[in-house]
Amino acid sequence: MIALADCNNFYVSCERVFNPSLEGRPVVVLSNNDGCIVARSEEAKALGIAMGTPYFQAKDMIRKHDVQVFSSNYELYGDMSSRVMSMLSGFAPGIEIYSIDEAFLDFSHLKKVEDMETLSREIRSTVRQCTGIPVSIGVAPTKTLAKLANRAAKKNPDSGGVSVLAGDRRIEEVLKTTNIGDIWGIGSASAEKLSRAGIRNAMELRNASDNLIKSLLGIAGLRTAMELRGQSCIALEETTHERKSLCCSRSFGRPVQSLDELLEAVSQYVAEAAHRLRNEKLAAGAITVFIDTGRFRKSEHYFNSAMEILQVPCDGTAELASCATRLVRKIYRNGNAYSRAGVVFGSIGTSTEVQGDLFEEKRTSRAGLSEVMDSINRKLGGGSVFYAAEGVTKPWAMSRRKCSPHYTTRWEDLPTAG
DNA sequence: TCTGGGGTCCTAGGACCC
DNA sequence: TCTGGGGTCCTAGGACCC
Repeated sequence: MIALADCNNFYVSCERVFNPSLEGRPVVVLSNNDGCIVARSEEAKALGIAMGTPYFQAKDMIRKHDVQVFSSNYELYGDMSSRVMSMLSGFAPGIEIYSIDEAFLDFSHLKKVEDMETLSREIRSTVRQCTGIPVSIGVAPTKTLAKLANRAAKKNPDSGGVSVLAGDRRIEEVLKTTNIGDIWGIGSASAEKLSRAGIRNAMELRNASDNLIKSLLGIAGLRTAMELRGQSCIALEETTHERKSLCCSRSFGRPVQSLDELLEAVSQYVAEAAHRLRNEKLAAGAITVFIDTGRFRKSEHYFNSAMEILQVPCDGTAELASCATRLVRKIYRNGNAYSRAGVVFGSIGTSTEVQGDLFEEKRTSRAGLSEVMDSINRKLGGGSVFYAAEGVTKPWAMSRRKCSPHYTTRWEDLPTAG
C-alpha cells in the first residue's frame, strides 16, 4: 500500500501559520508577477473563485468579500515544505517527495486497514502540531488510487482528513464518482478524447479495453488504467534522480521594449540559474534563451528562442551570461513589447566530471569568481554582490506588491511576539 | 491596464549506421 | 524492369504534473 500525504491549500496554510488572524477568512495566493490565483482557502473556494483565475478578473469579488491577498513567497513555502517533508520521512520506511506539498509514503509494511488509518492520523496530528500545516492522507494499492483516496479524504468532511481505499467495493464506489479529468495523469486533452469515446468516469476507464486506451492515449494512458485496476505501474521513487534541465524565466512587471532592459533581465536570470547550478554541483552543456511578447496581447505574437552548445560544460555566471547575451541579440526584434523572457540550461552533468577541450591551449580558471561571489552572498544575504549587467533599478522586475515577510529564512523578518 | 513558473515523459519523424 | 531489414540517436512538439 502507498500513502499520499498532501498539504491542504498549502500556500494559504503557510501564510496562516505566521498570521493566525487569517484563520476562518477567505485567503488567496497569487502566482509570480501577481498574475493568477494559484491557492485558495476553503472560504475562498466557497465564494466560487476558481483555480488559475487572473487576479484582475477576480478583483471585484475580492473587494466585495474582503478576501485577503498575498503574492507568492516561495522562500517561505520552500522552507515550510522541507519542514513538513522531514517530519513525514520519519513515519515510513520509504518516501518520495513528489512536489512542494505532496509526498508518497511506503505503507507496504502495514497489513491491516485499521493500522493504516491509525498511522495516517498520527502523521496528520504530528505534522500539524510541529509545523502548523494541515495535511490530508489517502492510502491505496497504487499511486493513482492513492491520489483518488486523497481527494476523497479532502472532499468528505467526516473522514477526518484520512481515507484508505481497500477492498473492491470501496474502490469502485470512488471510481464511479470520479470524473475522467480528475484522474492523475489524465489532462484536458486526454479527457476530451476519452469523453468523445464515451468514457466519462474512472470506472469506465478502468473497464475499457487495453487496445482502445492505448490507441487513444498511448502507453502512459494504459499505465493509468492499470493503476486504477490496482496493478502498480508507477513505482515509488525514493532516490532523487539527476536533473536534466534547469530553467529560470519570469514575466516582466511592465512591457519591455529596449534591448538593454531585455539584456539586463536575461543576465539576472542567468545569474540565478547558474547559482542554483553551482549549489547542486552541476554544469550546463547547452543554453537556450527565449523571449516572448505574450499570447494575450492583441498585436502579433512573437516568440523566439535560440540555443548554443557550449564547448566545455560550464557553471560560471560570467561565461554563461556572455553566451546568453549573444543569443538575445540574435532573436531580439525591435518594435516588440516583450512580456516575458527566460533561460534554460540543458545537457546538464556533474561539474566535477567535466570533459575538457582537447584543443584548448590553456584552461583558465572559470570557477573562482562565481565561487567568491556565492560565498559573499551566503554570508551577507542574497544580492549583496551582483554583476552590473543585471541592472540596478530594474524597472522591468516582476510585481510582488503583497508579499508577506520571509519569516523563517531572514533574520530581519523574524516574527516578533508580545 | 492586468493572464505564472518549473519540470518530465512520450511520440513521431528524420538522419544515420551496418 | 527489379533496390532490405534492423537498429539507434536526436529533436520538436504535445501532454501532463504541481
